Amino acid sequence: MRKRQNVCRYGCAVEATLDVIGGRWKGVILFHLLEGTKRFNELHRLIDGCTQRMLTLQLRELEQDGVVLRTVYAEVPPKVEYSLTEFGRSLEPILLLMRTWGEQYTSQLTQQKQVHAVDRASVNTTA
Amino acid sequence: MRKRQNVCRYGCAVEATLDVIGGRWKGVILFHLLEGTKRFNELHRLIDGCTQRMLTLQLRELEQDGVVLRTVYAEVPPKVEYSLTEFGRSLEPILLLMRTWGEQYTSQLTQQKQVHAVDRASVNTTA
DNA sequence: CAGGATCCTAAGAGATACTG
DNA sequence: CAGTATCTCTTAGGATCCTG
Repeated sequence: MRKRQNVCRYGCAVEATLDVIGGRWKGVILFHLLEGTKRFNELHRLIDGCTQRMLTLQLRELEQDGVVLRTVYAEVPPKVEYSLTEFGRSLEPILLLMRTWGEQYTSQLTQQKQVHAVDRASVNTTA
Repeated sequence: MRKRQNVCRYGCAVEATLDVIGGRWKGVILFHLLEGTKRFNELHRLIDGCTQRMLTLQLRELEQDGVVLRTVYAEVPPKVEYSLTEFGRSLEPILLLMRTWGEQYTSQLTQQKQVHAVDRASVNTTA
């Protein structure tokens, strides 16, 4: 997802939203934060495949965009908590809808795969 | 946005949805298609900044994902129409929510800009 | 624990020119 | 009209190692 540098001009507000939630890991991050406050390593463990670096970067962007709150506790060892801001929480309905839709989509994918498996056995599908 | 190659394993269904609508131009494309069927150049004119190549690529992906229908008329000059599939139309509530949220987000950005302008005149913000 | 600093590459994306 | 075909260039994102 390409960040539109000068955020002034979006062709459509949908792009603006995608700019915020469209990062490689942002969807999952936000989704986990819907449950409540999480620490850095907690998120790291929850989100499989995401490197520390990526997690940091994405969280920083979400913070900048005003949807995630980063709270640093002055302790040793360090403790940093991430939570949704009030504004971030307003993304909840969207995220929930996206999850529902995503489930339908993936289940449809599975069915298509089965159909195609049958297809390959009989006809030639356009590769 | 990175296309997850083996779509089998999503950490969360939200990712699946973002995979479909998270392309650089897909949000706008889908949004325009909500209005109704559009021809290729029609979309091209509507979506400022998107090259023909990009438009083609994104439309092809949307088609593959089953949300956009591509209808080719055997005429000269060529005529190709794009519309939402039934399944694509089920994205409508999400897209509408995203637009609304995006509007709030951008208006908030404008306000922040003003606040920061004031900030810079008085305090040092963490660059 | 929560990251920063580097290095690297594959994909994303733009520009331009050509065509059935 | 609705695309391909190249050729670049950028950058998101990954791997790895280091540290207050």
